[in-house]
Amino acid sequence: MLIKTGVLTGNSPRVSVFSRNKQVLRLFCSSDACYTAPSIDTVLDLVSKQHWSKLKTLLQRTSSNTLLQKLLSSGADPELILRYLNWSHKKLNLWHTLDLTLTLLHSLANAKKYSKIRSFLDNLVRHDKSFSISSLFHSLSMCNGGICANSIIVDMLVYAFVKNLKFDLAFEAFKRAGDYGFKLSVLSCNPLLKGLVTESGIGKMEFMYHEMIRRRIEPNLISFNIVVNGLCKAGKLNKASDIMKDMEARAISPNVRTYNTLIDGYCKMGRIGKMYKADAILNRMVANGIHPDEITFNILIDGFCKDQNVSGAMKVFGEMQGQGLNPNVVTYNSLINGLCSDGKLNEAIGLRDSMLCSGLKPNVVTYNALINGFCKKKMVKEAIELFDDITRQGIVPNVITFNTLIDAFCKHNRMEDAFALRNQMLDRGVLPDVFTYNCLIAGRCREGNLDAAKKLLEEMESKDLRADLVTYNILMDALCKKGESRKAARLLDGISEKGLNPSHLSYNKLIEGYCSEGNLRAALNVKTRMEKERRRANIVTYNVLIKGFCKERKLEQANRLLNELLEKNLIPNRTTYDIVKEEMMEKGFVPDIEGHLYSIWSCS
DNA sequence: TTAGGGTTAG
Repeated sequence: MLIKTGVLTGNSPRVSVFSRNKQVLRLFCSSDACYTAPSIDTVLDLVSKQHWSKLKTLLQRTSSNTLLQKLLSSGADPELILRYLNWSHKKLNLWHTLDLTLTLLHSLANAKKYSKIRSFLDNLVRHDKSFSISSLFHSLSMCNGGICANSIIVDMLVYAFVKNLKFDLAFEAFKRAGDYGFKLSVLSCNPLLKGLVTESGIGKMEFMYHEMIRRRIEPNLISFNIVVNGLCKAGKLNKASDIMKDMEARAISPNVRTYNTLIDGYCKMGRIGKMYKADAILNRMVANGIHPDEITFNILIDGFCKDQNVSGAMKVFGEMQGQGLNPNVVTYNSLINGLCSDGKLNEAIGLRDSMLCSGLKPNVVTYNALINGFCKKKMVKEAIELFDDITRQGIVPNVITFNTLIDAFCKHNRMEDAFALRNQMLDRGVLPDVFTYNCLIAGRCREGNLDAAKKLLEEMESKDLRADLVTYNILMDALCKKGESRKAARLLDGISEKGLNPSHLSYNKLIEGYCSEGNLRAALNVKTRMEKERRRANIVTYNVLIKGFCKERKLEQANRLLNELLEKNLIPNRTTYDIVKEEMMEKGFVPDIEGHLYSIWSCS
């Protein structure tokens, strides 16, 4: 077919394919002047009867492009021609030019044989490794197929890219389609929007949404729900609310999924009072006549649990049942995880038993939460027993099960056991991921064995696993603790070079490192740098710096930093209070923070 | 024919 030769790509193979075909033709003409090409009717008859071996013998001396050209101009059933094309590619490894292939696709579009185009393009995309969208679109626009047929083909091509997880190509095709005036539909745009949410930054999804509106590709309810979900997952809740206004303007009413998505967004926002906001959306939903479903309740229950309010979650659990809605495995898993995080392991196990009583089967997520609960309570022996128990029951441990236990071993200085478990997961066909390596790297760092940690970093990268922000923060922390803050600073530079955004934690660790080395100037420079890189110093940054200055007996400067954080409306926390008390006041220094003393003391 | 919920690391 076209792809393997590069005909579609417009690269150098284009020349080789054409010259090859010409050579083949010349050879036939000179060696056998008496050769008569088979009639189109004969070819079509053999194709329809699927007499492939006869056809193969008959076509031995025929140019595939010439034959396809004749078939197309004969007005034969395009489905039959497609059958020939698929066979010639698969069995004879014969290639055809881009223009001829597109002509066939046009015929199929005009005959409304859409499923045939879909599967052809799917096959094309699946096997292609060097696809040039611009050459394809150019040829398509030059063909006489009509804008409608072209749009259908391009729409299906975008869908084929998405289906084969080639999101970059799908996105490029979407953008180019606009340049050529091919009009896409929600059938391809919605899957691509969703792909962009999960695959890359939210920026591309936002661009695509606005571009859809500009190009008058009318988003439907599903498009809006995908966009709301993407924005919520990216923490852009205000923008998600704006989308609700866009829906209103287009007379599209949000449904239970829209509201659930938004409620979930607020639940996961991680701010004080988030559950009040989530509750406000719930009230708006009910006022608009949309009834909460099982998923709404699950979202709220999980929200309360993550807010460390398991009793609130239990109330919602009761209300859910009161409304005649049945809790499912997800409901119980959220509650069990909430109880485990709260250290209430017996209650969590009790809930697992209630699950069984009500006919629900706990799954690997349930047990991962329980195993994690044991690990966090330093009950590693019990965690392992549970692991063995569920394995015997036939529950297949996943990468999270292994990571949880590996982390527990690492934190208990049992590195041998951690690596043995890593080998066990490999034996069971569970591949270690970045989490696994981060746990192991952190374990090696805790031992003070930075060389072994770096070896693990190399090993993970050799397995195509990219180190993430957590990996770098672990390594920076280890270097700082070893008194090698300058090396940690170089690692911080490396984070940005790898296209990752250093977090507050990254900067704060380095500031802490410099402070513990007494290099206060370097620590302040890091603070200036983080502010330049639009990462506002937070309360931890100030606590670390104030403590650093206090340790070096530079109390006036520490006092200035204290005033600075208050001027920036940052709220002092318990640590701030302890530093002020122990490092300043108990040493006879009264901080000059008039007017703000109350907020400092109120933290106690 | 495409949209929403639960488990792990710094």
